[in-house]
Amino acid sequence: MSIVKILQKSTIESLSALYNQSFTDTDFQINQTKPEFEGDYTVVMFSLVKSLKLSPDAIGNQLGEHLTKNYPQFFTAYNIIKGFLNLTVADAYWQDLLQKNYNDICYGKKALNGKKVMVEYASPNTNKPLHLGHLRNIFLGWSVAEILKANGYEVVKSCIVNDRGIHICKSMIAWQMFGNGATPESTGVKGDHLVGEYYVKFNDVYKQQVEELISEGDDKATAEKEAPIMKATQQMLLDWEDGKPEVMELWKTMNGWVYAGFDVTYNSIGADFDKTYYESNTYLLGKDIVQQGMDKKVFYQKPDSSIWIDLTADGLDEKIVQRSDGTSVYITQDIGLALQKYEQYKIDQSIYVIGNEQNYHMKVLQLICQKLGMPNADNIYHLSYGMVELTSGKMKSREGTVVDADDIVEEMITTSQQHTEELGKVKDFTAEELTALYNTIGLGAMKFYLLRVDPKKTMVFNPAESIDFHGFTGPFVQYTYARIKSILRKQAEVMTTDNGQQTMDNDLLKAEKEVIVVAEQYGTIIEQAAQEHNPSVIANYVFNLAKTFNSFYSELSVANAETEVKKQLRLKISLLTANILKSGMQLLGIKVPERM
RNA sequence: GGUCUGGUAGCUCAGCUGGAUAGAGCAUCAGCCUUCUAAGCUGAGGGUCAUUGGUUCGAAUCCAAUCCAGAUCACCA
Repeated sequence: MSIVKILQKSTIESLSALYNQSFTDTDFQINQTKPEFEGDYTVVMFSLVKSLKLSPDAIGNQLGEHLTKNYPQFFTAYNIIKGFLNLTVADAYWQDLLQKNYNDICYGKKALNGKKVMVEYASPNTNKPLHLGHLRNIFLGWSVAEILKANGYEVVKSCIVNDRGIHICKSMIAWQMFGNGATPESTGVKGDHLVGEYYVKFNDVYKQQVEELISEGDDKATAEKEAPIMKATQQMLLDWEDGKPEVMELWKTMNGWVYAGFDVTYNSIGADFDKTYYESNTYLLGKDIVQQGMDKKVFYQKPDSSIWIDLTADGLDEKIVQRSDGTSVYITQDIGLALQKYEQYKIDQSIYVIGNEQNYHMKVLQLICQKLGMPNADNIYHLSYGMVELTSGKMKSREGTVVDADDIVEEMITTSQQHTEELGKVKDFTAEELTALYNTIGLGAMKFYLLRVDPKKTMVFNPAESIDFHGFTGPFVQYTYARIKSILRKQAEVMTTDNGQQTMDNDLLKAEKEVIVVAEQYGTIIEQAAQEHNPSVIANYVFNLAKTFNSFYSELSVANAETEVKKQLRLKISLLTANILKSGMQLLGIKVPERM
């Protein structure tokens, strides 16, 4: 149990004993004591003043007295300032915590809870390479999956690949017209980039043709519809739907190139999936659900035989679920897939990592699932994240203002190499070790940069800032870890692995205690991150812990501690910190180096 | 126009289930490497928490209105 929960519980017990009535944890608040005051945690009980008809100071005195008297193993002193009750937690408590956990690499994590969650993330299109926005998505999805695992959930990571439709045909048609048989092998271009080039080519040609038609007197709408390349693309989509062999062949070949390219990217950034769904397999799903919805009178048919659901009573609009020609639409596929996921994996919760431009869509999806009475429809969760903007404005793939995922990852790794070489601390590393280190630091910087911000907020990607390795960054945390490991290597022989009392020290110094206090919060932080589906909670915490440790490090010496007892104590503080930093960074998908 | 987000230091962001003098990082300035890795530490300056009103012992935080920015409201996906 965390110290905050202990304090909560003992406060409730004390209040009940003192005032002979029952209390709950909403009757008061517990905060960390501000640094300018004496104490570790503060009880705020202004809300009790009215019902108890006592002054805050009076309640504080009685409560403080009662707590220190009845729970001396936890609380040793108190003071009251302006009605706030500041309590000092016993040094023995902190030391006991340290003794029990300093060597536990699972510290803060929870046992399996028997619940299963699916996290769907990445969701790429097969007509262009991954960009910065995908990276935010992928890092978020991966991290949330890890955070849920740390909270005892079984997690299935899934990916839905958008591999069909008019936009896919665009790159296909452009390749057919202008490709001259180019392949990744013949050009040396990564498969997804090669296909992306033809997607851009399509848009160039299309734009040109539209302009020509307009100059010949067509209005814009007609021109956009009549442009030859667009008509060819539409024909190709029809051919694809008919299963025309040469179109299928081309489709499979080009998608194959893209998948090979994606695999390289996933591999380099450390993303993986337990299950991949392809939209070409799922786009016909949901048909029988439409029928069920009709039977249940959740859906209704219009005279042109298209099928709809009326969500106006829920503050939304009417939504089509089946076209008049009987084909299904996007949302229908999603309903079908949602059900399939549940049936295949018996999941308790389904998390979708999807950009916030689909908030409306996801709201509608969940609402329809609920109205259809689908199991666990209430446990559909849209992890909505904001767009990544550039300092120069928004990214637009058609205008070529996107930051390519492979490019930015490579740039970060190169930058980490430059920094490392300038510092010259690892000259004895082998070539393989160096490569691994540059990857660890470069990717660490990148992931930390994208994950340290609240997912739901639109964020600005500032290139100069993203490659900064100082301050609130991944490398800062990695560096702190490496520095601790350096101490531990040097002191390995003298560090005792006792669990006994000989390292007990009844007078913790401020800098020592501060590290333990922050370390103690790790379990609570992991819970909070899972509840909010928010990796930035972890990023902020890990930074805070590293910073607290760095102050400790610069103020006190471990190797040359005043006494042997102090030395052992500080070694344990260091090891505990290192374990938590490693564990927390792992929840963000970031590795930590033993040296850097 | 309806709905949903967001607006906190020059910049990027925490804090938002109401609590003490609103915090970090970057940038700027001033210090600290003959002692465990200076990718570090210590300090300084920098704020009308978009605006106005309300709720109350107390509001960056809750409520309302207004302003600004973004997203969305397809027989596209």
